[in-house]
Amino acid sequence: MPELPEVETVMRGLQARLEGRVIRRAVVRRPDLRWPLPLDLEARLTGAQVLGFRRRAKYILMRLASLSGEGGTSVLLHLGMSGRMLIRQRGSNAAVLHEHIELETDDGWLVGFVDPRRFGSIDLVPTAMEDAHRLLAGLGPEPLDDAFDAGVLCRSLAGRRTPIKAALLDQRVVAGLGNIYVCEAMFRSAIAPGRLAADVTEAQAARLVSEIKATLLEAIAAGGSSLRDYVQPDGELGYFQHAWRVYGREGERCDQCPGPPCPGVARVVQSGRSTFYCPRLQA
DNA sequence: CAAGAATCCTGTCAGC
DNA sequence: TGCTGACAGGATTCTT
Repeated sequence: MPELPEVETVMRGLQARLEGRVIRRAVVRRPDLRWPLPLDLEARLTGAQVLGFRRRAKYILMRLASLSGEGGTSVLLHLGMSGRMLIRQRGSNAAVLHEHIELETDDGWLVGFVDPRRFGSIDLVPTAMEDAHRLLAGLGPEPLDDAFDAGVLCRSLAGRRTPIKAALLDQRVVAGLGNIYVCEAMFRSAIAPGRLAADVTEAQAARLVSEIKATLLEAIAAGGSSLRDYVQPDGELGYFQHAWRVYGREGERCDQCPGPPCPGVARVVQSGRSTFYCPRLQA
């Protein structure tokens, strides 16, 4: 579920429910996520006012007001592979499996972090030093920023002997793409996933940049369209999965092949991850 | 140094 | 109906 568009959607949902609120209560049920939770997490959350949110790559940052006169603290959240936020009104108290953290707001809402595989993580960082956190410090450009353009991508790919697919998954090259959106953007750019990063031309890089941005924006729009449903316990986010053109479509015909019927979407494994692509269209 | 494999953990689904 | 193995939206750490 959680690549950049999903994280953006989750962040907006949290923003709508939490911004300006005070956390009345915080409960940690399991501290052993991807990394051990800060020992003082409950104490730091309890009584804190939520000032606002920001997303960086696939991380959500929740800024808390200072309690002490010192600088404020930010909560750094990553959803991992299976993490989601569950938002419901107080009173619907049925226990939720794998809900490792639960917050209660001063206006009676419960916000839970649910993550069966526990690849997610939560840490605290001084707000003034958010980007210096070890998990954020090495990240590449935000794909939706104007600063992410063909020149930047080209320079980043230069000399790399790894397939373009793997390079785009590398968060130091561009931050926030995951397996689905890399597959989709490469299909829309008609670039073969096995092509070496160093061999991607300036024109192809320009196409990639433009298709990455378009794909992400469309996905965010689709997630946003179902934002009100985001509180549902099934946790389903958005409708973009219905717009996947190659991901998860092995054997189906792609919608771009001209002339004779498409030979069918292929699946190969690259550095341990499935890649879906059209072998005729993508060169 | 760079590239690929192994790893963390649980759930689901296909096949027998 | 179990059981088994493959696989899953991530990213660090370990090997080559």
